[in-house]
Amino acid sequence: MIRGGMMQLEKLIDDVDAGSGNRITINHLANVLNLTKGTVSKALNEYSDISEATRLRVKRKAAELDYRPLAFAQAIKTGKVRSLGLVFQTDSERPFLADFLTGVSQTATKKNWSLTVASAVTEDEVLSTIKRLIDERKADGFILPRTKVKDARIKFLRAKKIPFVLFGRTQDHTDCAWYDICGEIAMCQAVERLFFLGHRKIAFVNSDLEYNFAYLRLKVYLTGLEKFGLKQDNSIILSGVMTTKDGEIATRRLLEKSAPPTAILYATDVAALGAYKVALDLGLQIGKEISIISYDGVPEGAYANPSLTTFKIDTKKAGEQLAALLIARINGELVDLLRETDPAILYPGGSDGSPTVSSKELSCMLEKAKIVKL
Amino acid sequence: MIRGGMMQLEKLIDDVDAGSGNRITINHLANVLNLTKGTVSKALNEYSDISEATRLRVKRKAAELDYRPLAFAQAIKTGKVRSLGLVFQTDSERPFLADFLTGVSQTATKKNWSLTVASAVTEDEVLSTIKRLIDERKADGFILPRTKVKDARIKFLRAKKIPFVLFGRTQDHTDCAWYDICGEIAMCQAVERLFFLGHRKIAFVNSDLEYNFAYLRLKVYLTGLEKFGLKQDNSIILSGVMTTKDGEIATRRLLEKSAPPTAILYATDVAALGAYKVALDLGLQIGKEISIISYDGVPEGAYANPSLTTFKIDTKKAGEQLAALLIARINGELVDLLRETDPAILYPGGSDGSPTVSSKELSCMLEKAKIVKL
DNA sequence: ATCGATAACGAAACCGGTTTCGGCAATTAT
DNA sequence: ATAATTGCCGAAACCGGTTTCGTTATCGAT
Repeated sequence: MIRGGMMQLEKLIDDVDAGSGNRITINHLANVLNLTKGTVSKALNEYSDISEATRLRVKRKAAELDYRPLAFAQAIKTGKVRSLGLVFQTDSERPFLADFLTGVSQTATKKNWSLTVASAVTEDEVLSTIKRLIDERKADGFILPRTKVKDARIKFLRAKKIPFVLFGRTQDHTDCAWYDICGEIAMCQAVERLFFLGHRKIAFVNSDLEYNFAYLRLKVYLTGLEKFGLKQDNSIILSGVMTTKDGEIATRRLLEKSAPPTAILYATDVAALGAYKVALDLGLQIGKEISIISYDGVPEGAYANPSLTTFKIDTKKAGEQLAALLIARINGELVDLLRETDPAILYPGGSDGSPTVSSKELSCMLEKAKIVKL
Repeated sequence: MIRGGMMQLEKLIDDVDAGSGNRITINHLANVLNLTKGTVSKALNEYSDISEATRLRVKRKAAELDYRPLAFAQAIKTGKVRSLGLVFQTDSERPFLADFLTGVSQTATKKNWSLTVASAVTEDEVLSTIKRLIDERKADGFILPRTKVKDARIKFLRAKKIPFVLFGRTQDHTDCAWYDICGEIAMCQAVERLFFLGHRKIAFVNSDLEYNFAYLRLKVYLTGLEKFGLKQDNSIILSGVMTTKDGEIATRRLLEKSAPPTAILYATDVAALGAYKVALDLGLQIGKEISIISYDGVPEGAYANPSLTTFKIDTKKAGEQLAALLIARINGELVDLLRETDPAILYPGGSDGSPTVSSKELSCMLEKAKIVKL
């Protein structure tokens, strides 16, 4: 009858004299108070068949002895472990994960919840990871970062009736709780800004269109063009750009055109940073011969040269809000009350300015640069 | 007898016909197999008083039905929740948290463990957060990132006899399991590289000396100096530099000296990135008039101009190793078998080169630049 | 004075596992 | 052939909570 795998290290003398044991349990509390543990539990959980007097007495004593119930012991009956789930996908760069996690975990901690994190490479893996966390009840609900226009995670969680909250909306967000940054407005502002700086040919380098934020940003970029009477030119609208390397390639492609844009709008900073390499290669001055504006506010942007003009989002706050929303959702709050947005705020840098050369001149410059290089 | 706080949404018809219920429990399994749940449990947990035949039969059926025990239900008896704890401090920049988490969580997932993450601002908060996670048994052990020379977390966890594993060694690491990157060797290589490029006055901008990695890097920087017959000059050794902003200030101070260094070694990329702003301000060409080398391999470094010469560490791998080590530690493996190191690998960039000006000339240049600015 | 309702608590079942202990049958030792 | 051991499994206690149900005392109404 020897136990196989693990070994039990401790289990010292701890329970010899009951009461001085390590953690204080609901039984200790009940003994001290001369009540049964059932009564104590009910008192702590606001049952209506406990007198106000006892409830108070119990709560006071619990606070005094610093009693905190074990979440997993509760879970065995309630099914809830007081833990938020977060599964992120590592297929692309995640510049502000740290801030985001800080936000989530701080709010969770504050409310005595915890945060279970996992990561997966593919979308299928994300789903199976979520499934595992549900099956093993490691989380009561999920924060879904980077929502897609049609999001498999949402479908999955809806079917399983597991609470979740979106970071970013989705196509059909009835019955969804969400927090979002209004990136759309920012994109329109960006077009406006470039227009008044004198740009008339403004390209757009977008992320993968399956992401909802990308979809929205494109939509509002087009709205912006229309608003200022600029005609839509599909040859200078690129999408699917997720990394800095991608951004580099996209930028190069735009500048190789016979009539290159004088300004480029990027859906993300990560993509925009690719432009710096290209500019360096081609001997182009960012902010003068070519203007760029992007979106996110990653720290690298501030240290680029010239610094990146970008719309910054407060990722930490996003994490805080999402945690609070999810906890409320799990506690049964209605989704209609669980929807929030915040704006993105413009941080002007040196990467945009009035065009010093026209599209034609730019094209000539680039042609010469190419020849010199040969 | 109305339940107070929460509301119980579901609890549908699910248990009407036992067996088709949602999750399959150990009882289902036992029924199907015509065994008691005790026997099933023992079979799955490698107890020696179960015949090989039954053990196999049980395991096969368990796999077939995709039975997975609830960690929290096990925990109520065993005290172990199969979860790794990670509490990080947000007082300074954390450029590679995402990679690190990916590593940790992937290994954890692979072994059917999960990862509980929390963050705290101050050191005291870190300790109290760890304490809370222990008290509530949200984690069975902890990964301690960024160890200090004398680390309060280690003292705390030692006293509580909670398993932990260090990312980076500490002064007294007897009875500690750890994973570390040999940053020391890299620092010596860096001095060597700069020496052979022709530098004779090499400054060192270090992180806060309370961190063990900083302590080690300083030590080996000094060893490097000695090895190449360079004398130690305490006026060009700065420490306590944790952010890019700090790095900027430190760099400025070094260059303002009457005999400025021609090369600066930074303990971290985050600090080194500060040098780019200073160089821009002072009209200095990095890689020519001033050389810099640093350590970490953050993505920003590759996109700086010129790109940063740095010793890169594989943060994701670090996470993987640490997770594996901690799980082994929790399972009772001896600490002596749980120690690993990996080297940091040099990624040459354009930020270092042979000095084009001497220390004296550099000083003159900077003096002129200052006057021009006035 | 009797009865029913209600307020407030105790007793015990329960959740899904783990672990102890006891007992039966088969094997081995005497 | 009998006793002692061993192998293997079932029965039941247990973990720390929650929840159901039953019980008692009190109170107001009749």
